[in-house]
Amino acid sequence: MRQSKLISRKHKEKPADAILASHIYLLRGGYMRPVANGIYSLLPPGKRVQQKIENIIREEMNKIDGQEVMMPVVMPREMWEESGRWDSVGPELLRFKDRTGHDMLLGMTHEEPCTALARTEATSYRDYPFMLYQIQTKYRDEARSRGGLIRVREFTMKDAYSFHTNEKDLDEYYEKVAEAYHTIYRRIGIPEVVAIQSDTGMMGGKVAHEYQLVTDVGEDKVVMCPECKSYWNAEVATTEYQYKKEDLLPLEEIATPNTKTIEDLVKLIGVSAHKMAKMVFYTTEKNETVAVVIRGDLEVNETKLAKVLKCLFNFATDEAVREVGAVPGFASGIGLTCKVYVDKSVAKAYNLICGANKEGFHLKNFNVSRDTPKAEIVDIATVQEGDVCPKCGAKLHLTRGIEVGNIFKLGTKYTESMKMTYTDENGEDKVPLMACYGIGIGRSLASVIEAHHDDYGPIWPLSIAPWQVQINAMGLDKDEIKNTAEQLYADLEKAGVEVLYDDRNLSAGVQFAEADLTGIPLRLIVAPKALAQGMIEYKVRGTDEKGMIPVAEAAAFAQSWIKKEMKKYK
RNA sequence: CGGAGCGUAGCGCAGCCUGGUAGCGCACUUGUCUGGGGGGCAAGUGGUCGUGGGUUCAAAUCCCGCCGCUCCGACCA
Repeated sequence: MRQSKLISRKHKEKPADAILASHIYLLRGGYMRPVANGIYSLLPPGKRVQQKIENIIREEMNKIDGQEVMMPVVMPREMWEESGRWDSVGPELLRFKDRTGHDMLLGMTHEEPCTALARTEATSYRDYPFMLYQIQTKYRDEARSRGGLIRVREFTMKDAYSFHTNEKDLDEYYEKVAEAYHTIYRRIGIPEVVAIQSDTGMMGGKVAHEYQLVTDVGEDKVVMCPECKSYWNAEVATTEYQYKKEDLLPLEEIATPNTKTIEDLVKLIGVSAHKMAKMVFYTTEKNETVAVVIRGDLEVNETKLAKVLKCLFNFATDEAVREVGAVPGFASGIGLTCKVYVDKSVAKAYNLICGANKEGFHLKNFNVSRDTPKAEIVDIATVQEGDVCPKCGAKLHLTRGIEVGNIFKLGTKYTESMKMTYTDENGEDKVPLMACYGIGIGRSLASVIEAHHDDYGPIWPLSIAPWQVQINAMGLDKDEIKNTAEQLYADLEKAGVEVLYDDRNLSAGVQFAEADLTGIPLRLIVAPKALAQGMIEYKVRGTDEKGMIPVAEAAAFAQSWIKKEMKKYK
């Protein structure tokens, strides 16, 4: 490709609204342009990188017997009513009417059409197991897209669905996919990606893992154990609380006028927050009030709570709190008329301070086993920095991550609701088990930049770089420079090397700055000084590696360098 | 959906408070010099000032509505 003809304008200045490195360089480097909030067009360099990522994914999916299909972006309401998700998924599912007034939707994931497709095509146990996948546009009407390609509304995703006749087969295949995912992330140049245990969210199902690129700029909270290298999404992370045994002391009222918060209480009586029991009240969508008791220094994790309550909820109003017998600011779980949940952080603790359900008073020596014996013990606290690892007991560390992929064991959630069956060896109809596996392509692309860039631009791994070789020439109006550069370009093209040739007669500074933004791994420089000695310079992007090679050997050098470098990504 | 901010040329911004011929830098076009990290000189192109209404002799500027964008939060495979 001649750069003079490349439609991909580079910008010198940083876009005002971009914060993330990937967002900045994707715009500055001419990889993409915004079309609407969270919707982008890809320019040629961006499209080339995306296509390479897709091809690597394709290869790895095919290796584990995946069969590529294509399912529609637009689907009728009925298909999603079968699975129940027309009603259960919120406004992020974009619904609309076609010209006849029929309810339609834009696909945000494709369990429904895939199940519908598979149930008519695979009706015998002989067809099993099988996996179908596609690389297709998805649309999610995000409340808040942000960060360039990290969080968007329209995006390309590889989604795969496997079907099995028994649990063991599903488990084994799930592990195969997990392995393939590690291979994929290694091949696209982000071996840093880790598998973490995660919530199943709207997908339903039992087991789920997310693939996260651990980075400070990520939007997911990740809990990691530096000792045993375990990772959890904060939504499912747990810990063990240890307490020294104490004798249960009698409840004792203490006067605490105008002391409504834990913070105030700590100041007033000089006892630390983790010796207190804090109350949080919620109103569920069924309009029930529930009380939650948690240690004073901890936060309720609403994802965990949602799993306990199995419905939507919101903070309760003061009136609702009073109705169940509590006093806002001085509440405790004792003697309430509503359902009380006690976090395990409080359940095994001794002699805590809690509210007295009486204006201006708190109680000393609250003990769950004695004082709220009917309460349900649950795990709803957010894990904190330094909490102990439930696996090995080391101190947990909180960090952040970008979710670049995920895998779910769905079980029969979709096959059952959508009445998918196959005929087994005995002629009986059975419901198959299912799992699904996603990878966000654009997000992966952006993650590569987050993981690999410098102050000048992205540093693309050779496996997904928009081009493999960049040619820069200094002084193209001189015949010997131009002829050498043109010949080199022709030789590389002929050898099948992907080469971007900067054939514009620009100063070195401009060419190098733009080349850095394009981030091509190997740069060949045709310049007067070296050429006078019959040499061409080379430089490897993002490293100190550079040197000179004879003009006649330059093309062969590039080819062997590529061959050697590509081994890293096999 | 809550909080904050911003919409003026492709990008980055000034002008608005105090109404009176729409500006600057980058980019783009032409010429010329330069030539190893976004170079110099000269001459150009490009804007219904987000949008609708109102006030006024006169609105980018003042007032009201709407739309869009960004950041923080809520939400979220």
